Amino acid sequence: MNAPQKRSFKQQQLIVREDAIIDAVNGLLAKKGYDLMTMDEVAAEVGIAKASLYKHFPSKEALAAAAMIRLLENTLTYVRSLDPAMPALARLRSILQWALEVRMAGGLPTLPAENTTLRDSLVNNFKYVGKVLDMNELLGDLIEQAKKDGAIRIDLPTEVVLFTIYARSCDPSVDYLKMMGQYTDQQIVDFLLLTCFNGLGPDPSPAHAPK
Amino acid sequence: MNAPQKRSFKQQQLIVREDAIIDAVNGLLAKKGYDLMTMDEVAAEVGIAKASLYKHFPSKEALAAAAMIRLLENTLTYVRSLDPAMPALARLRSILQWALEVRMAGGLPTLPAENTTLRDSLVNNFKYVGKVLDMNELLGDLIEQAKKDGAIRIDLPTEVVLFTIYARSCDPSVDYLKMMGQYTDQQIVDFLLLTCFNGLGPDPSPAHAPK
DNA sequence: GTCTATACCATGATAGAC
DNA sequence: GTCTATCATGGTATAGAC
Repeated sequence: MNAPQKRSFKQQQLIVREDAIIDAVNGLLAKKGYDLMTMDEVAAEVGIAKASLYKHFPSKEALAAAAMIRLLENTLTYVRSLDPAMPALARLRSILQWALEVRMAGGLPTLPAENTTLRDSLVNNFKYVGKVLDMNELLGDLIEQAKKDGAIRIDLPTEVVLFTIYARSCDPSVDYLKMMGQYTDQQIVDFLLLTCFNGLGPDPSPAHAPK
Repeated sequence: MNAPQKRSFKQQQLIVREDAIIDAVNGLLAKKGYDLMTMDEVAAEVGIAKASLYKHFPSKEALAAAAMIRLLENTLTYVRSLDPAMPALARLRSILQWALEVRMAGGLPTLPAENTTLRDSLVNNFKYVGKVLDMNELLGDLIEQAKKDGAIRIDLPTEVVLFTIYARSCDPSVDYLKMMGQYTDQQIVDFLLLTCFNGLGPDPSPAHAPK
């Protein structure tokens, strides 16, 4: 049976397997971070031998890069799926909300801010860097549109707003609030959206007077 | 004691040496984080042999804990030094500003949000936990005072504000902005204070001064 | 491509001389 | 208390059988 179906089937098998590996990596990356994640754990989670991992991905760094790239692709897909008729600020809110919900569900590793090991390997990964640039452009356009709409402070440079939104998606206050166990995931997301876009200062437009 | 002067002098010598060690740890912790910091690096930075480190501190965890405790003590000292006549919100701003300036100068490790290894050892450290509780109480009182002053949103629980301020002190957007090299440290601090207390949204009252 | 077994190395921690 | 030299552990990566 040299039929093309079989070959395609095999490739599909491979993709499914590798997707399962990336799922495991994604969870471990979110739970422990890159340095504390070991290849033994990944192999155990997937249910295969450690050596088999290396048949799919040549190194731990490549494995983590694949997970980060898939995450970026998912995010790009979500960003592009948003209704262009929606105001820019509402779209930015939706994007951050989506990222936070994914993260609360255990699916989002904290971005490689200072994690030198992973960061250094990612900046040399053309595919990853390309996706990041795509994301920066999409969000940067949204931010500038929101500024024109008067929905975002004009005295903040676009890059500052962009990095702030990135930072909020992996804000540690979410972890602390979750550990307290006092609030639902949805409440925590709402708190973070509020502090991000409105700040800690008082609500300036009290339709009904607060006291 | 039999010879108080001599013993005291020796103890001073010891303290100076251990302070130098903690200086090195502080810098490395800020630069690389706990996991990537090695005892060899610490020893090299101080200029002593690795084995000598273990005469002063029994383990890597104890060493990091000592550095974190000293940092907390310095922060507590600063917080307590603030003029009680200053409005609560202004004091909170000053505290965050101080923390950010220390950090930009290379002296503040990112808080142990997800770094499980270090975190687990710190929560079992009575001295560290005690200082954290002291800090929580001091800042919590300030936050509640600021709420009464109408300077902080009343619909945000005090813990949310507290964790938000903690999170901002180690916000990764600072690192990203610093890497860009386009802004001075002071500008970056100002951006962060603005986004923290006023949010990304537009300045609501360009005409009249805020309270 | 999957397994078991292992090479190899980095690193935390210790031994023992001085 | 400082040093040099060493141990022990754990983790990435690979070899080789099937």
